[in-house]
Amino acid sequence: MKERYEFSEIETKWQRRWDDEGLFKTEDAGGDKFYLLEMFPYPSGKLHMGHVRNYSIGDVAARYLRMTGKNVLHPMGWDAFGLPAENAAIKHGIHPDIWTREHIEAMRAQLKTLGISYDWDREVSACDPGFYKWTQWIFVQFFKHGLAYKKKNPVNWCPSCETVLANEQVVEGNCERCGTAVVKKSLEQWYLAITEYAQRLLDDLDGLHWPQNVKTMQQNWIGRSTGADVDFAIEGFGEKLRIFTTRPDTLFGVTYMVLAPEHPFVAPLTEGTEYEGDVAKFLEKLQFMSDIDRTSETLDKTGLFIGRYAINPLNGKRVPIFIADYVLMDYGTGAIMAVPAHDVRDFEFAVKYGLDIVPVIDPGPDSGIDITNLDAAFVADGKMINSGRFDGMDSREGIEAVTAYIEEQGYGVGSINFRLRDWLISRQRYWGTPIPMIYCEACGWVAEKEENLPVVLPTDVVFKGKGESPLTTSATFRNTECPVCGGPGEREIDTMDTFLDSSWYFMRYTDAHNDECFAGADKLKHWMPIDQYIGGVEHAILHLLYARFFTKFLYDKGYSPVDEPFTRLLTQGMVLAETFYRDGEGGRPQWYNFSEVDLSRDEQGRIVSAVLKEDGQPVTIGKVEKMAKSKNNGVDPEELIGKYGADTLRLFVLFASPPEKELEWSEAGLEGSYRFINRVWRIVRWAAEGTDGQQGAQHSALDSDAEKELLYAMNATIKKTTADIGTRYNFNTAISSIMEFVNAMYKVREGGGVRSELMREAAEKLVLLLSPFVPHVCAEMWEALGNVQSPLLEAWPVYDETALVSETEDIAVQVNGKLRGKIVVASGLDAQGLADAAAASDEVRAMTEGLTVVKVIGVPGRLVNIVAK
RNA sequence: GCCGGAGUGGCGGAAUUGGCAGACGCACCGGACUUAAAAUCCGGAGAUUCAUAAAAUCGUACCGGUUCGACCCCGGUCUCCGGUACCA
Repeated sequence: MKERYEFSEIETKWQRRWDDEGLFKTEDAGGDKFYLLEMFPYPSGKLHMGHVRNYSIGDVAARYLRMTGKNVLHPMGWDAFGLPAENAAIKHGIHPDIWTREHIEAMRAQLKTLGISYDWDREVSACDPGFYKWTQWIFVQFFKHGLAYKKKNPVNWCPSCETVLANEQVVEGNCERCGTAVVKKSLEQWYLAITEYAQRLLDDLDGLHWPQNVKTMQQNWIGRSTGADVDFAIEGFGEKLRIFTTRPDTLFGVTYMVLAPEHPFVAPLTEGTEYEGDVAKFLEKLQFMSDIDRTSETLDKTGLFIGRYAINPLNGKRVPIFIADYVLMDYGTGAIMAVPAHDVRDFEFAVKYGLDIVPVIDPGPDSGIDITNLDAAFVADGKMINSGRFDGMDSREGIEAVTAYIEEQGYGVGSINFRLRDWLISRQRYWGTPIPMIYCEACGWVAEKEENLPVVLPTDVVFKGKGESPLTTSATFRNTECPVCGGPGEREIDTMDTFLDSSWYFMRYTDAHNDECFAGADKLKHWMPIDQYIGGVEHAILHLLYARFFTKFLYDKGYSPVDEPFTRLLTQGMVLAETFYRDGEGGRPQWYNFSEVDLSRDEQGRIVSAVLKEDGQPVTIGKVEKMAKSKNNGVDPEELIGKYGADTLRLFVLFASPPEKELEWSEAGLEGSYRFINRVWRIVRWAAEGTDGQQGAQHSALDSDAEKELLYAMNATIKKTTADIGTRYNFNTAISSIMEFVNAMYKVREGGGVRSELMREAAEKLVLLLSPFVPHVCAEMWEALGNVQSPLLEAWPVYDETALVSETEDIAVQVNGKLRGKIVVASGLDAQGLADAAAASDEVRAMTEGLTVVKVIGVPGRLVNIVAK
């Protein structure tokens, strides 16, 4: 074993050898299967620290599980369709396909330099026709079963990306990708009927071992509300107005009605009346508002009386009808009953337009609320008043009672509404899976024949970056024949949202080269579901919900053996770093990377100021924020691997924080990890060579205290590391316990008294325990210790319980709950035994001198608490 | 606003079931080695009182409660982070 730890030599050596040996290949049978998956990346061409973290976490689990004898599937692939490739085509004239392939090559190479144990034979790529054939095939199944449809609707349109966005891709009124304000545009688009699955997507969250916050986010997104649909007659109008409410108990408090401006009744109700002009103006104003404008006016609701009245079926009351921007056409029925006394929005609107406020729920005398003179809506429970036959009823019960009553009277029905909308999947883009649909004058929209799939992306396309889908510029793509009647047909020129690719890719890994189907039934049965899925919390709603939806659909149609894809989910935290900035041109902050600044610290190590290395000018110390290009606070993993090695980088990322928490970047911390690996290297080298005379090994007695101590440390470490990796995924504490073990080994080297064979055994255990975290250096040390096969093929160490029991144990002694000292007692005493031992101790007697002992509480293995006066 | 989550030394973080708060690491200080430095090995360290030691007191965002005993459970308050946003 070399004296120095030469990481770059070691890492290239082992990466090459693992590749040559095919060490990470997975067989489709045998053993206890475990499907471990990290979310596949978009091939941007460069790994960032978030990737490093995600894949390091996954690799520790994969290697550990493999050592415990599991048959582990751990694959990797590419979420390879998407806008950046197309933008590159527009800007630099590179074909997206070439751009993407180059970036995949670069990123795969980077992942290999990290030493992640992927079975590359199963690599998949969303832009590969062999893959998107099956994305199209699944789409066709959706169509065949009536769950894919085309519909004209006002949709979210990003004027900068020139594409339609799903609701999920609109973040606070802006385009998720470029931040441009989103506008509404009416277009004919393809949808998938995810709402058909709303209830099941909600119910089945219960059985998943997912972080609670992710479950809650999905619950809120699906947004189930129970209530009632109620029909209101409109004076002088033939049809009834149906509204949805979650508060039937407040029906007697309705003082006006509101229709969404787009509601189909608006035109017939106002046609030819004096209100028609104003309504038209109102609608026009809304049309030109982007979503952001509309929501920024949240506090100022605007509406318009349309000159008509509705009749409350319960009390016959005549109430005015409004249109207003705060009622949405695509939720419920697009119309509401307004109860200003008990709804925050209705209250605000009523105050603004001087409408009646009639209380029907009494908060009770203790509430301090004057119900006859409300200054805000009262939305909590109470007793029903002004509600005829329901007076005096608790409002909770009232919901059911009123619903039952309106059903009985034929005024309406109980109903359930979901916030979830159908998934808009059309994109006016080139670099995505073509939607395999053909329009025929005679047959309408028909699916391409399955045997003709994939519908391949044409290459004769012009990327202008403006106007409609680039596919329209292809001379060959659009015109085809109708698969049903053989007449002329026109292909759909939009492509699919890339979230469709990621909604099923995990199934493809089980059988990545199958030409007959998206994955063989036997392979799916063997591997699915994914036992552990790991990725960023930013996918909590979109990706994870869509993937569940796809899996349920495929399950229902008999193509998937499971109806939930991800049994366990770990959402890793973000990687954060300090930010430094100063005012640049135009008052915009100019951000600096911390390698560009010099920091000065106070005596306690706090950063007090920072100056730019370049010119010595001071910069402002910003907040700790997510690593981002725009903040110039990112670090390049490739550079760090060159400087410290992949093992050091992996170790730091795993040690600095538990996986699900945020991780604060620290180069000093990274150096600490590097030092630790070196420290391990030296002690293992010492143990391997056994030549350092200091230990006096040959002369020591068997079972000396030093040996017992070392054995205790070794077994305790195995126990703790196993629990931390295997059951808790707490890699940071696993590493710290291994560090303690290393410290114990150094103590032995210093103090002697341990036979060299035992020292060697300790070193071997250490290398195995550490190998999932830092695989390269461990492979090297393992070989130096005289072993032939890779640590990955060795069995995970098992601890010896007997080494963990000692004859005596330290027991803390408390008096009235305060720590006063310690006593040494025989191991395994029960509560009474501990109390007796304490009573027998002179030391304890001294503590309680002058006091009367009232009670003694013993906690086996831990402490004795003496309650005394 | 609503829904989640979190607040522990100078810093990242431990404390797994209500039982010795601060493991492990970073930064810092000291010692050994060295001509010297780096590296390495060993050691120190929550705060306050005290010249030091011994010792005591305080201490897990804040206020209160339950308990022999609370970072942990309960009630209230504050702050930060994340999600969501007119969903009737």
